[in-house]
Parts: sequence; structure tokens; C-alpha cells
Amino acid sequence: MKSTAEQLEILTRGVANILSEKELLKKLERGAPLRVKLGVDPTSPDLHLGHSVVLEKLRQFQELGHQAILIIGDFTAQIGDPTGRSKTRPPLSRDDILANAKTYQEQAFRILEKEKTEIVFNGEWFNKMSFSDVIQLNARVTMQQMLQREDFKNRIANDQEVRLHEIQYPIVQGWDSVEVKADVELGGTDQLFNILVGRDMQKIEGMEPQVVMCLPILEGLDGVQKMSKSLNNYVGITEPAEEMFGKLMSVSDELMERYSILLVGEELATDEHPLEAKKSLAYKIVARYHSAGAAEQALANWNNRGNLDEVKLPNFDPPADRTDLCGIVQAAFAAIEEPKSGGDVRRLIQQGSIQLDGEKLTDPKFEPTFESGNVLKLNKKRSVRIG
RNA sequence: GGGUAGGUACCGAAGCGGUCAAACGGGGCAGACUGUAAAUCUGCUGGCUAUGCCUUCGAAGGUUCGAAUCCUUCCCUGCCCA
Repeated sequence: MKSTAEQLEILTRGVANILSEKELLKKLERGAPLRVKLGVDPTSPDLHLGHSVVLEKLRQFQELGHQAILIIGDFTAQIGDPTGRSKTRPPLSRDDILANAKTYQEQAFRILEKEKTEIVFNGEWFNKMSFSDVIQLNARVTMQQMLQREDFKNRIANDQEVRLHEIQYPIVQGWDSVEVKADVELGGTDQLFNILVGRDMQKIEGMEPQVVMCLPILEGLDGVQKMSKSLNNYVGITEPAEEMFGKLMSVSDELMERYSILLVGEELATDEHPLEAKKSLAYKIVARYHSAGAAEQALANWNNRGNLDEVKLPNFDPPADRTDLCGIVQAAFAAIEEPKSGGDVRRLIQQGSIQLDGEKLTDPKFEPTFESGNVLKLNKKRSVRIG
């Protein structure tokens, strides 16, 4: 086992916010494995690079011999974390939550070591609570404390609704820390408030409060808002290597510096051309979630983009019932599982997105003839090869 | 419970009897330019094999030749008062 000083150095690396380092040191010095909590709400079935930042940190704890505790918030997901929300979250059905929880775990274990992870569902204790237990729980905090939250304050200031169940969320999350006897809780910086409530709850229960460790929030591909599935600015960790590579290549320069630090743990090389630097960043990330071979392939494919003969493209057989361009393109989009409405397709055609072997086709009514091997470009990212 | 302001397309927000598939902004998409980046400029942005047809302005009814706009009932939300 590494010395506490070494551990401290590794564990605090890349962390945005720690409360407090002194407490962490004290806990480490006892020599016993720490219980490190990470709570996730299975509100969306797929993990993306944004989640990976904090999962990577949890793995570091594991590697140092500490106990990772992954709390699947099957119960909390029903409440919906109001963090960062300007609106109440739509409720999820029980079935969705359970299905999400399953894929969540599968994906989380691409990063975490499964055998060394304690998995608990917080429904385990919350579903057993009686209403009077709930009231007791609520008695532990004040309205004013809960209303300190930025999100709630903003909503109130903007005359938007805040529903009472949302106010309970931090309380419920905090109670998890008591149940699992957490020594440390990990989360994004946006979780600071929720995690602090956990400390309070533990103190009230006479426990030593958990150390709060917040990791930076990863911006999504747009470079502005946090990465999230609902904003469709994410890179899923199970996405095919090529897809992942392509998405990473679309980020802005500022963002790639940030990705480099948060996802690869390295400063971006400054002596390289930005395009090359971005390629090597994308390569590293793809290699991490797939393999070096897959990353190599994705890079080669990317470099070959101009040379369409070299690239593997999905095959497409023009439909028999439609000979006009509009119908053909629509069928092509359907074939690559990105169905588009006729209006969208028409727009793409008229605006010059559709190309047949490099030649723009802009008349929706045109009836093209194809030869096997022709490449039909649909939009920036997708092309198909005529079968 | 009383008063009052509202519920419009992905989001915000105009419209308040016909010219409304609905201004404007954001977002998204496409084109130009680039490093297939960003920024910028331009265009598009309900559905439909489409000079027209169909569905949409909280819900259901009604008035009218004609309703997002008027009336009735209902549902939902904010604010003030209790």
C-alpha cells in the first residue's frame, strides 16, 4: 500500500473541490480502507464521458485499496435530482429505472473493478420507511437550509414552481451517506450542496462526517452546457470507436484542452497543430474505452475521409418503390437508423447536403441512377455506399 | 377559500376573429469560409410522393361563412391575500 502522502497526492489530483483535505488525511492515516460513496441515479440508460470523470476517481480509490460503494439511486431517481434544473424533472417509471440501473452497472464496470465494488440500491432502506420516518427525516433540516440552493433560489426568483418533493432530494441523498457509513463522497461540483447535506445527516447521527470531493463538470460537445444525454451533447462510453472519434473531433479548441485534462489527465501538447493535437486526444480517449487497435482504426478511418473508396460505409440499396431523390434519401436515412421527415430530407436536398460521388444533387424530384459502389453523402457525418 | 396573471411549436416569447403552420430570439440542421474546429455570414426549421391536403396554439364543448383569437365548463401553474 502506498504511503498516505502519496495517496493524498493521487486522490486530490484533478479534484475541483475538497472538504477538507485535512479530514481526508486524517482518515487515510488510520490505515483502514475508506468507504467511498458515489451515488448515481439511473435516469438515463447510458453513461457518457461526463460520468466517467467521477468514476475514474472512484477507481483510483479502488486501486489504492479503498472500498468503492456505488449507490444505485433507484429510489432517488423517482424524485429526480433538481440540481441544475430550471424545471421539475419528469418522473420515470419503475421499469425504466430498473432497466437503466442494469445497463448503468454494466457500463460503470468498464471503469470500476466489479469484484471490488459494493453495489447498493437506496430503495433498500427508503422503501421500508414509514411516513413518520419520513417526517422525522425532514425534521432534521430546515426549509431555509434547503432554500439556500442556487437552483431553488433562481426558480423562486423567476416565479417558477419548486415542488416539495424536490426539496427532499438532498435530504434523501444525504441519508444514503448515513446508511452506507461513507467516509468520502464523490460527485460533480454541482453536487456540493447535496453532499454537504450528507455531512449534516451524519453529524446528527453521531457519525464522523464524510469528506466531500467534487470533480469538475465536463462540458458537452457544444462546449457550453454540461455533458448530458438530454442536451444531446454527449459521447457515450459504449459508442462505437469511430463514432466516438468523430464526435471528439468536433469539439472546439478550448474544449479539447479541458477534455485532455479531465479525461486523459494530461495537459494538451502545445507544440502540435491543433488538428493533430485533437486527433491524438481523440485517439487516447477511444483507446481507453475500446482498445489501441480500435483507436488506430478510427484514426485511420478519419484520415481517410477524403478518400471515400478506402472507408467502410454502410451499404444501402435504393428502394424499389421510390425513384425520386427525396424518397431515396429518406430511405437511406431510415437505413442508417436516423429517420428523418420528408420535410427535413427535402431541406437537406435543397440546401446542398446531398452528394452523389461528390456531386451535389439539389432537386428533390430528380431521379438519379446509381451504380454499385457509388457513394451517397447524406450530411456532414453520414454517407452510404450503394449496394 | 378570495383576488389576480397566465397555459402558444424543441425552449423562451409575440399574436387576441380572416392575409396564422403562427412574428421575434435561442437551440437544431444545412451551405459558404476553415483545421470536416471555433467565430462569422446565408438559408431552412409541424406532417404528407405537396402549386394542394392533413394535424397543431392546456382539454372538451359552443358561437361564426371562418377561431390560437369570442363564449361555456373543466384541468394546470405563478403571484398577492387568508
